[in-house]
Amino acid sequence: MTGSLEAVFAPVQSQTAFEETVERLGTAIKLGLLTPGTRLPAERELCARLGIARSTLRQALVALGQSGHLHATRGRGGGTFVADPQPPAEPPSAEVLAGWRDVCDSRMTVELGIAVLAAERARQPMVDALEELLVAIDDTLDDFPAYRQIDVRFHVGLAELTGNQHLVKLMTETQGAMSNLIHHIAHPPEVLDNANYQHRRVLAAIRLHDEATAARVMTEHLRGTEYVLAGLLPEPGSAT
Amino acid sequence: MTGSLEAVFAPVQSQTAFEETVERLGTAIKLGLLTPGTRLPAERELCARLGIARSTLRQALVALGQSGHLHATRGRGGGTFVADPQPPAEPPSAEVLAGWRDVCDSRMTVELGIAVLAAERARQPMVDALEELLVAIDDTLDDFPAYRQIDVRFHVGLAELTGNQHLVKLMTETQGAMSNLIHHIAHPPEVLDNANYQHRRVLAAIRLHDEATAARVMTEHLRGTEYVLAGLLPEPGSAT
DNA sequence: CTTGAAGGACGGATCCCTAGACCTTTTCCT
DNA sequence: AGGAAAAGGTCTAGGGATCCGTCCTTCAAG
Repeated sequence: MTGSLEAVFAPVQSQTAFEETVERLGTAIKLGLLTPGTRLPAERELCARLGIARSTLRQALVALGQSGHLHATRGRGGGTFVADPQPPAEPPSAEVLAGWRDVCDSRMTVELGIAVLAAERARQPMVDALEELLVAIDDTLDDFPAYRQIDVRFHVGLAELTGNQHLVKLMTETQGAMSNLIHHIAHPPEVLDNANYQHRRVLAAIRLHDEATAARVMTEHLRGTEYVLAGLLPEPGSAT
Repeated sequence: MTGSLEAVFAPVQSQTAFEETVERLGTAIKLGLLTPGTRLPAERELCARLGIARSTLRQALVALGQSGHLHATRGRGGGTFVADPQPPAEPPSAEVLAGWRDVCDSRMTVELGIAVLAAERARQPMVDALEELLVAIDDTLDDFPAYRQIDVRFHVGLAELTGNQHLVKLMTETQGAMSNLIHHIAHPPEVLDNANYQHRRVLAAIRLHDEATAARVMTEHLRGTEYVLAGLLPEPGSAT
């Protein structure tokens, strides 16, 4: 029972504003929430929205520029744009790999809760919009990056169905963490096809406000990913 | 669909190490995870564990001392202790009250996912330990602070069943947020008795690795709290 | 009565972040 | 053609949080 105190005395990790900004924008770009060619808000506006000083924002923008995710053009009508050929994703670090089970656990938690809340609150028009994504995704079964981008939009879309901004943010972070893991492993079209079949079943259950079925199918869906990862990634040995 | 970008450009809130330390220790004390009389690790050890400088830790300890949650004694054999008569909890601020639905959503997400994972992974000895908590709790139905303390231990205990430190931390934070809301409202013994009946059913399902039932009963349990809050707290008007 | 372990206090160095002014480039409008 | 406007790019001064090391004070165990 005293084990719970380990969490209380665990290290505090104070992320700086610079780090969090790079993380947020970088994740949004890598997930395809910000597509190539998109123009970011002007620096003076964006720093106000993010609640940070402009020089801090610029540090983040410069960092993302140097890594090839952004490029800026000067002068009136200029701005900061998401770079068109995005740089190739980096392979996951050893520490990310070591914690893959924790990431999956977090994902299970977030996705399951969101599926239930979405089933409770879903409204027709938004469900229809997600339905269209699932139709479009069938054309991408041979192109994993394209598939993954729509996949992310679907899952984030589920979070939006809850009407809770905090959950949208949580889902975005979770998908970012998952992308780090799954971007570099093989995804046969049959697997993606099956995954999308599960997407449809989840969405159908949500449309009917059938929380139990949504939860069950979502669990099944996530287990599929875990099964794939378990076969390809190392077991957590003597991890901390 | 562009709504998801609101989350991307939302303000970054960089919590300082000082603030997070006060939050963590203060929450653990208010939840009863650190009981009155408990001695904290020595400053020189604790700051190492938390990964912060001793002066930063001291700021936090001084703050918690001034608010009456801690007191320190000097000299050999001394230390920093959780104060014995804990200061009365402060009533929730207006902003906490305004966001109560979001807090409940987060709680739903965290508790539901943890219930499912716990059902998947639970081991007998730890389940038995939680069972004892539920027996003890029956003697506290007339004393809400005492009831709540065991209640928190039970829910955090569920998180420990998952074997995932990150989820334990999430649960602790969630319970802290809930306590701010429910500490000042009436809790008739019948309501607490019913809640504990649901505790038993959740734990029984977890013992049998029956994930679906655990999820269903947990949902029911959480809805009960929401129902009580919905009747007593203001509707979210034009909140941001 | 000595020693060791604990809290308490201070000062300098460093880094992050803020705030604001100003420069440079480019395009649009008159 | 020329000026205004809008964007990124640069610089500086300063505040605040944090870290690190050192020293002081207290007090019980041995």
